[in-house]
Amino acid sequence: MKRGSSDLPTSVRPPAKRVGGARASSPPTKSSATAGRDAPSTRAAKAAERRAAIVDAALDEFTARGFAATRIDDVAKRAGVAKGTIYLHFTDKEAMFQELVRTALVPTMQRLTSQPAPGVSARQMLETFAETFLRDVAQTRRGDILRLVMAEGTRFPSLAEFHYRNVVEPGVAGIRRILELGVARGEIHAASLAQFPQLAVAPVVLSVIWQGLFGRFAPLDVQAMLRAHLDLIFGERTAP
Amino acid sequence: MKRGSSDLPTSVRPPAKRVGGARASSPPTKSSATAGRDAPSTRAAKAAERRAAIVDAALDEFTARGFAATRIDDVAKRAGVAKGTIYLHFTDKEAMFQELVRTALVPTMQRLTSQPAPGVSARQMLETFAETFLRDVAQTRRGDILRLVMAEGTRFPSLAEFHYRNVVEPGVAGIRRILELGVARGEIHAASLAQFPQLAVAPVVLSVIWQGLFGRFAPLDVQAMLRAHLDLIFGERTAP
Amino acid sequence: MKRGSSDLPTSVRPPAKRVGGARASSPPTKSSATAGRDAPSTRAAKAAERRAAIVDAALDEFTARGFAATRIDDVAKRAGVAKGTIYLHFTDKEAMFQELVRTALVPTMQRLTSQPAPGVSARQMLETFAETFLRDVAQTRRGDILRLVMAEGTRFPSLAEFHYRNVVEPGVAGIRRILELGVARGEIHAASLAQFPQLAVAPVVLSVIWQGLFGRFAPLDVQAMLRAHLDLIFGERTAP
Amino acid sequence: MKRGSSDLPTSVRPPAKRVGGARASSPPTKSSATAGRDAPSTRAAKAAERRAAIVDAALDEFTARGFAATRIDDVAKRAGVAKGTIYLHFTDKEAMFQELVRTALVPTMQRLTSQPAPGVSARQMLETFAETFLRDVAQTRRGDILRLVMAEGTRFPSLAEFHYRNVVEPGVAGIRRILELGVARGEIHAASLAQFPQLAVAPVVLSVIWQGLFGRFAPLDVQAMLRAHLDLIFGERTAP
DNA sequence: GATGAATGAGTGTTCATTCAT
DNA sequence: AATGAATGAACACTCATTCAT
Repeated sequence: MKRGSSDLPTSVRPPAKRVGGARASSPPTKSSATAGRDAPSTRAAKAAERRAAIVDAALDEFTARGFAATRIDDVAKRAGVAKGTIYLHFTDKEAMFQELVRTALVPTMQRLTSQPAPGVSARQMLETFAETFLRDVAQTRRGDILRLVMAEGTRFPSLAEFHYRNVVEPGVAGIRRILELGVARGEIHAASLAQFPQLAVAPVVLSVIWQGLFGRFAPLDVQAMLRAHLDLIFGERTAP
Repeated sequence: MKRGSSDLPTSVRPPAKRVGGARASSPPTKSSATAGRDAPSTRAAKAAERRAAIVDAALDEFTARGFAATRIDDVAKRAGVAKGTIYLHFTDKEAMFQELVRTALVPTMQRLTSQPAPGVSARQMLETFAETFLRDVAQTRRGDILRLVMAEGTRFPSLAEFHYRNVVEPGVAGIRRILELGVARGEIHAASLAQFPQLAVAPVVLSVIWQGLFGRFAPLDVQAMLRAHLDLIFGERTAP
Repeated sequence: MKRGSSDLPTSVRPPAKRVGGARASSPPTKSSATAGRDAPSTRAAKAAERRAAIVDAALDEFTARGFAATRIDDVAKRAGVAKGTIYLHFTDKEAMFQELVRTALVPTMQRLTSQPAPGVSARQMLETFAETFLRDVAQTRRGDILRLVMAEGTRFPSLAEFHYRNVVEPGVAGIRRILELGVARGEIHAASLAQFPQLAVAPVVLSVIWQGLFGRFAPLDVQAMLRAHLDLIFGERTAP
Repeated sequence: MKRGSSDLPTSVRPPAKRVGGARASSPPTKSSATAGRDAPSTRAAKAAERRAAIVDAALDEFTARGFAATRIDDVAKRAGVAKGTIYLHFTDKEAMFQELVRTALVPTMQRLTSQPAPGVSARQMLETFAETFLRDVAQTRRGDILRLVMAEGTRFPSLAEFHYRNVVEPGVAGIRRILELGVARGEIHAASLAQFPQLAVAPVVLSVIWQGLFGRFAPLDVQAMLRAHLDLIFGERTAP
């Protein structure tokens, strides 16, 4: 439907229910024949599939309409399940919302910030960060989720805090490390930058909001802007 | 209730209706022409008061809960009027929401961007901008409104566009002028900055979001951060 | 606006308020000069005018929408008065409705049934009745009022009863007299007809309903039908 | 409650939905194919029951109060269901009203007019018609519905037209056929009667209105009146 | 487990009526 | 008397949640 209706590792949470292990990948060898022993495997797989479909549909609806305006009915329809089924997986609309949004960004953010980055320059590290962010977040449904957090965070303090602990804080810390490296290596002159790593991420935040609100009629060349931002931090690139 | 429940020039729109002539501000010295009684003046004043109360209450509720979760009933209660009274001033919950949010920021933004600023340095101009923003927006209810626009803008495209035309575009244009001045005067080395004035505002945007979402448990020293940002743009201040 | 927006003797009830006598007809001899002694006359006249306007507007609205769907606001607007003014003339929406509808038909019905009828034949009497009815009721707004009574009568028993006492009963009685005359004179053979004068009026009732409900797409030639009805009662006309 | 709260074949429309096969009437002898449980049958039956209850309650309320004054809440209460349940069956108060009233009379009218009537006299045919009408309409809730159509038809043009096409037109056509037969056979002398079959039905229409409005305090002996009417058309009965 | 019919509390909106001006 | 802003009870309709099948 939209950009990346399935670009997320939908299985936000493993099947969980019975039979923890069996993943949906293994083919149902003998299928459900007469309800033999591998039936549970199939059943679990189906459950996982269902859950994934719900998660996926819910994220679509929530990002499109916000928490309050999203109808469970629509989520169910989009997921191809009955309304009641949703309540087998989530206690509550709010619980669903929070759980989904909470977990939707964590894996990505981990990947984004855990750049081991061996001996590359700080500038390159930030460039990689920016590229990855653009590719994996800004241009996928994750950008919508980020916007959703910003939009609904005020109404769901625990969600905001979760997001802070798991997404923002690690991200800021990672950036800070890079900046300190840059300062130590003399790549960066403004020493105070390392005290406010937020300054390095601010353009990224702005771009997410901008595209969401104004992108339709006033698109922003985010890539160029981020490059200009790096130039500001590191000075203009001398030679390519 | 909160920070600045009445720090806005509530009279988002003048009484309008049949106001004979006498404005609510100036005392009805001789009242309106031959009409004799100053009743209309009083009545109009009361109407304006009521409208202001509604506007005020509505902004409080909307910023606190968002559009969908705000109950007209609560707005009425907070404004001290009956529910029906609200419908004498606004056709509809959505109309109320949009009208309020639309106009709430415009005057401020005009003041903020229309700095004539004669012969001061570009750095001082940006400093003034930052200070004014902190004082008049970030630390007042207007910050909440800004957040509200970001939060609900996606669901109200026309609102987003209005906001862009009347708040964002003029603001960006004003900043750009300052930046170009700075580049021309040699205050700013990164020439590409003038191409993306958004970079200069990004920390301000981030701070609004940050304080709204994480301020409770992870407050940000916005003033210090903005100073660091200016240092990044203009270079560290040599001597105070 | 519609057929006969003012074909009724709007002054359903005389001014009533102060100064019983002064009718709207007499010109305000010296006008309201300095609020002299004839001011009351003018005032009363104006009041009567206002009342008439309200009555007129109310009948239009009630016949067009029925009791429940008629808004006092609309009546006021149509009458060119303020909403509150209506409550100076009627205690209540229901009171207004009943009073209007009650009196709207009485004078007409009196004229319709009080045919002195000197020495004409019974057939001619009924013909006159039919013609008068067509001209003064069916083709004017009174037809709508008749329909209104039929439509809302169930919900306003006292209205129905008033209508019965003042419109139906006299009407039926009048018709019965004619029929008895016809039987006595040998014009009418079916003696039992005089026992059910309703049979003679039934086509008239039907035509009012028919035109109101189906007239748009299946108009009925009421005149021809009524002629056929007379033929049925009196036998075909031999020579014109 | 009143006369015939359940004298209508309430099931205005069959259960419809997913009814597997087994109809509510025939006992689920072997139930539907291999589905095993006859649950669907039971569920469908219950749904049909509920719908019937709603239809029944709604007709009662609508005929008692008219469209505008009927409260969904009351219909629900009377039907013994929750308010929301009504919206599972009808999209809208107006839709409910129209659908109910539309279909409530059709089957009866079909029975009433489709008298094949082999070799009986025209008079007997009309007598049968009158008797059937009295028994099945005038003295049941259907009379109320007829009145309802007359009362609200002006406000619901499509309803009026539906009623015309499905009730009035066929009825009039049927009567016309009888009248033509009567004229052809010499039973009826007034040839023009066949041109206005409405004349033959007018007393029936009148009686429905009369009883609804004035029946309480001025009951009408409809049977006797209709007999007199037939006498008028066919001439007095000579021998029983 | 899965379903979806049923529920009923909740909310936006209307409108008859009042009353200060 | 006339006005029309203000009131608040009333009501249609929605939708999260439950539970019998």
